[in-house]
This record gives sequence, structure tokens and C-alpha cells, in this order.
Amino acid sequence: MARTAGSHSALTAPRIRAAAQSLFARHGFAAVSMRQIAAEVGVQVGALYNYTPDKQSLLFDLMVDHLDDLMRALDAEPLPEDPMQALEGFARFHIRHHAARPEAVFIAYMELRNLSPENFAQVEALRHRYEDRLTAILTRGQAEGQFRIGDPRITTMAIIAMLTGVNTWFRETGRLRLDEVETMYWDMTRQLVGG
Amino acid sequence: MARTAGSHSALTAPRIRAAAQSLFARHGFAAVSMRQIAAEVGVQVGALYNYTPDKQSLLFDLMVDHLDDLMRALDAEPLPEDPMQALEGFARFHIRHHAARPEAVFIAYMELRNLSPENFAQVEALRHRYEDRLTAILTRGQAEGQFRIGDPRITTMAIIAMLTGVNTWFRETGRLRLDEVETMYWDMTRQLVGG
DNA sequence: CCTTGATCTGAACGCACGTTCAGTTAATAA
DNA sequence: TTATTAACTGAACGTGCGTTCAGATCAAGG
Repeated sequence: MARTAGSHSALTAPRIRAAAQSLFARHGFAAVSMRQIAAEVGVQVGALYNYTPDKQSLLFDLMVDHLDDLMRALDAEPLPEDPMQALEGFARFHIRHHAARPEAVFIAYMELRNLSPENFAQVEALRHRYEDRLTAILTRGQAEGQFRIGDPRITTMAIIAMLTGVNTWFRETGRLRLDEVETMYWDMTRQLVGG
Repeated sequence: MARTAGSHSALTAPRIRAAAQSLFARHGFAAVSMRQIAAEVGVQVGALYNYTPDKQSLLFDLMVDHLDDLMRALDAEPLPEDPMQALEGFARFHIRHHAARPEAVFIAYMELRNLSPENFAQVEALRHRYEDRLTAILTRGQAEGQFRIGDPRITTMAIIAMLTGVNTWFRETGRLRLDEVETMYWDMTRQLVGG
């Protein structure tokens, strides 16, 4: 046997991505085999190599696409002049965006050490660009006397860690709706910066 | 060849633990082989099985010991009556304790999915007990009107995520000393609870 | 000094891994 | 209808995996 009925790269490619993302998130990159991914897609393992040069590229592409998606989505958000409003926008956006794609977020945070040094550097640079957006808001608010904070860079790390932490416990089926969580975390963020 | 000169379980056991911890933290549990651990210790792979029934137990024991250590250390801390002072004690303790053992912390957070369901439940229970200490402080401070917070449980998760985040960027060789970081994060924590 | 038990070696087990590739079939263009 | 290309199969490659175990050597107590 060979080419199968209905097979098409425009269909198979996203299914491979989805299978890899789901399996990497559940079991971890190192614990997932190419054969498992192929089985989830419904092809033989060799077919995967029409779509990726190797296993690591599968992981790298997932991360880069996730971070590109994140940056594009942030750029599409309004950026109010007022630092407090800008901070609220960022906090709410961060929670909403991350809660909507827990698998991609999980992988992007947990599998960094499985990247080659060059790939790691690229991913880190993308993440840095995102963090810089928050740092800019904090620096502006501090300069305008609205925020009572110390080092804006440290504050950035603290806020992002706090907000991203939502993904470790939030479940759609839990007692709180996401918009309630969003408001609770915005309240905490606001107080954290002295507002 | 067989038993080697100077070999003793009291020496080999901790060296196996240390090697496993170091390698798991650096490369991840699934990516580390028993042969790598043995090589780091300087024995053949078979010798490891005098000390652990299998690979997973090595991971589980590291996690449990870390969490036991964490609870014992917290219990050894003074617990002031005043909620604000108690919170300061907790925040500073958390940062100090975690910064001192980054490998154990990293493993305890990243390798949960490599545990069997029973082992996972045990580790989760231990972590919950630790979190409960912070929740108790927050609940008391809220009842006494000192803290301006919402749900104490959510606030617990937010604070712990923020504080633990220090480990992702702090380096001994960086521009900030740990006691400076400690104070910065305590300032943020205090403001977060409305103090 | 001798015995006993602790400690480790060296080899082996079957299995799964990532990757490659010649060959085969389906889709598509001419 | 035919020729071409896209998509996939099936089998194979060498390697490393976790775990087991009989046997060899060392440490320690009497």
C-alpha cells in the first residue's frame, strides 16, 4: 500500500501539529514517540517526515507559532494612554489568551530544555519581546507617579508569573468562571502596583 | 570484578540521589537514563537497583523528601500573631528556601506528570498542606480587617506563583542579592494584599 | 584468620526509539 | 486517457532503554 484515499498535506499537516501538541502537553516531549504521534494521526511513522525534518522541529515550531500568535494577539489589543488602563488591558488579555490555549502554554514553559541552544535562544527572544510590553507599561506608570513599584523588570516577572499561574489550577468546569478569575487577578495586579 | 574498594551504601546512596536530582533537573526525568545516572556516580547500572526498586521511585523519593523538607523548615519558622508579620515571614521564607534548592524545586514542579496516579496524589497532598499554611494566614488577616483581598484560596495561588517565579530568573551571580530580591517581593506581596 | 553479608560487575533480556528509503498508490494536470 | 507528482506504506538500520541476575570481590565482626 502507499498513498491513501483522501490524503492531502493541507489536512495531514495540521493533524500532525495537533497530535504533537496534545501528546507533548500530556506526557512531555521526551516521553512521546514519533510512532505515538503517527498513531494519533492515523498514518505510519515514516509519513511524519514529509512534514518535519525531525522531532525537535515539531516542538520548536509549536513554540514559535504559539509565541507569534501571542504577540500578534497583543498587538491587536488597544493600548490606552493611561498606564493603569493599559495595565488592566494587559492583565486581562494575558489571562484570557493563556486560558484559551493551555496546551500550547504548558509546552512553551515546560519543554524549553529540550530545545537546542540556537532554538532556545530564538524562543527566549520572542518571550522577552512579550515581557517588554509589560515592562514598558510599568515604567511609564512609574514615571507618571501612578504606580508605586520598585524595579519595573522585577515587577514584570512577578506579575507574569502570577498571571500565568492561573493555568495551573483553572478548569472550565470549576466553581469560578474565567471572567470572574480575570477580575480577581486584575484586582490583585492593581494592588500590587500600588493602585 | 565485583564489590569495589571503599564502597559503602552510606556513601553511594546519597551520591545516587544527588546524581539523579542534578540530571533530572537539567535534562528532565524522561530524557535521563539509568545508565547516565550510574555513570555520574561511577558505578555500573545494575548497582542502582540495590538502592531503588525502579526509576520512578527515584523521582518520587526526591519529590517527597523535598516537600517534607519544606514543611519541616516552615514549621521551624516563628509564626507571629499579627497576620501581616506572619505573611512577611512566609514570603521571605518561601523565597529563601526555594532559592537555596533550585534543582529540587524545579523537579517538584515539572515532573509531576511522570508520577503514577497514586504517587501524584501523595505529592499533591503534601503541596496542599503547604499552601494551606498561607491560606490560613490570609484568612485570618482578612477576618481581622488587615488584608484587602478576595478569595483567600485564589490569593494563595497567586502569591505562591509569584514568589516561586523568582526561581526562573534569579541567579547567584546576577546584579541583585537574594536579600534584596526578598525585600522587593515582600513589598509586592504586601501591596497585593492591600497593606 | 575466617566467615558472613554487603556491594558491585558484566552480561544479557526483549523492546522501543528516531530516522531513512525504495516502492506503491491516489490525486491532479495535460 | 495518460503522465506526473504528491502522499503514504512497510520494512529496515543501529542504538539505547529499564530491568534482572549469577558470580566476584570487599568490609567487618568474632
